Amino acid sequence: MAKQHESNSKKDFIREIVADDILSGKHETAVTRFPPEPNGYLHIGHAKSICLNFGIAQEHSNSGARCHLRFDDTNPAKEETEYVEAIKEDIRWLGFDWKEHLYFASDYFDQLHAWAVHLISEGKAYVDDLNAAEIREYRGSLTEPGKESPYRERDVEENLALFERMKLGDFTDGEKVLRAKIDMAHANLNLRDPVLYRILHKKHHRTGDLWCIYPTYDYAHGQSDAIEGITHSLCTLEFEHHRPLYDWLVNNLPVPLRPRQIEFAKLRPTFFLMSKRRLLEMVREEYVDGWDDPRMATLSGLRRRGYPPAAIRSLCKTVGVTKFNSVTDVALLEHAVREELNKTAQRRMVVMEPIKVSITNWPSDGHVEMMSAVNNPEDSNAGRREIALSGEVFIERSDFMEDPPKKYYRLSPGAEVRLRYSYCIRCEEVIKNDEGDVVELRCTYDPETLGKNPVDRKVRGAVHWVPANEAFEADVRLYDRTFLVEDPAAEDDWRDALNPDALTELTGCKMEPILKNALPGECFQFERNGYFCVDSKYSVPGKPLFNRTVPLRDSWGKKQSK
RNA sequence: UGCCGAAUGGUGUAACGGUAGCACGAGUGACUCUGACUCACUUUGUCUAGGUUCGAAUCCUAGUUCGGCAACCA
Repeated sequence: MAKQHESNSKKDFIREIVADDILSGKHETAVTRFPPEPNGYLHIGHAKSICLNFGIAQEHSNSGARCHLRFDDTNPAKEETEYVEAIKEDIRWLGFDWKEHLYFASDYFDQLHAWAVHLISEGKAYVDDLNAAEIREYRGSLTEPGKESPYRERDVEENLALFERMKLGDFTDGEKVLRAKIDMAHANLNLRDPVLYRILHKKHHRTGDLWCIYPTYDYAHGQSDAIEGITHSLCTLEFEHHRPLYDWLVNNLPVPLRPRQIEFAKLRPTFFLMSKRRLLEMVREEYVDGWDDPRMATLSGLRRRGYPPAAIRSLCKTVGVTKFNSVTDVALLEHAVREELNKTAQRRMVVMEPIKVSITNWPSDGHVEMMSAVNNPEDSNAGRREIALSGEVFIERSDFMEDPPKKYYRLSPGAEVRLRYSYCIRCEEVIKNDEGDVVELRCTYDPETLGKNPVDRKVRGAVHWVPANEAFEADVRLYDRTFLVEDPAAEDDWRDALNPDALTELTGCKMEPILKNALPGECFQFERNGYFCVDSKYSVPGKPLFNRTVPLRDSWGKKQSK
């Protein structure tokens, strides 16, 4: 109920149209579809469309709404089964389910062909002998009308025979096309006799060699929608001027219903490159380690990086659905990621760049005390774990400064700091090597400070640590933004905008022993550092590799860098 | 020189003729065994010009700016 109310109070213009259509009785329910072409991997931009289409279906589930997954596989030159499976996995990961409604445009080739014959019979389509260059020339320009093809007035019988021969394979690629007969002078170029079918002697990933003519997107899409009973066909803004053609086809064909196409603005996060072509270049030229590299904007890349699906859904919700061509600040995405991970990720202590601390007044060499640490302060069900403290620990090199600035709450000579979940220690002595590098800190601990603050003084800082003798060592990959500029697509060459520090590899980081058993895909907060996820590609049992998803906010670091 | 669409703080998004609100960001402070989280406060906005109206972000007119469009891609 509360959820229902919430969705009522904040509806975007598309959801309003859908709700109105159901309320008015125009449609009994809503049927939407997500129609990817299986020619590449899904990226974060697709997530918006997925959340919209599947989201609407969920919100109207009480009236039987559904969302289809339809592969728009009308161009065998570009499509592969590999992509079909990857796309399915990504949608499921995002948290959506098409149930039994999995379809392919190629399922409709027979019907689409029959309707093309219908159009020819009605004198609304014709076979054209012009080649691609000639068609372009005849089309005219944005400001000048086109001119009609000399083949435009062929009679129905001839067109029918020719189209049949196209189908039979009598012609080579590009020799002939089927075109709708609309208006070569139309202001909208899409209505200047658009191509409906082209000859492509190519093996299709599903229909094999059965066909050598394939419908174009414009011809196939609306009709596929109609066949499936789609009520609202949602697509991005660049298809706006295709809508008149969409409507023309659906109005001139005996389709079971006329879906309504509605366009919305794409998701465009800053610092991301989303074009399939560019993504492909990044992979092919080995700037990254495959489609699922954590630096990629693909859903599989974000997954490997540790972005929770709930965070991506949350981003889509805050971004909303409008016709305004907006740019989304990555900060919105990162906030959504941190918000989700803060609630769900267990805390662990990991020292990236260690410095040894010896506790000089620790009872004796063999003495060990178990420290109890909260797994997740935001989740009371997450429990606790124990960490063994003995006389030697590692702390972060950056948590010690010999000559600290004001308001430095960490360790420095003579200063006191708390070992998180443990005792307070005071730095008594700094040991350096011959080069003058600090190699060890000799500290004393205050036995009265376990679980309570000292009464006579204030210890402000708490630092993470790892027991020196049983630290687990593992590698960590620090990911940063992949590009240095907000809009890499606007660069002459995206390669120039790559962030050279997008990946920093650390080896032998000191970790709590319990991290040895971390499972691929598991997310953690390394305290005072960031959120990390166990890599699902290169981790092996007992030897996890950690990817940094996003750092924690750092107001101290920000202040220091000013 | 054409057609289509869109304009609300730095960013995203509400307000459906009646108090311009929310989130992010930024800043300040409080709290803190994570300089995290949380909390409080602050900052900044209706593209322009006319018009209709008691009243306009909202309706009308004109302009400006931005985006998209000339694959046998989707």
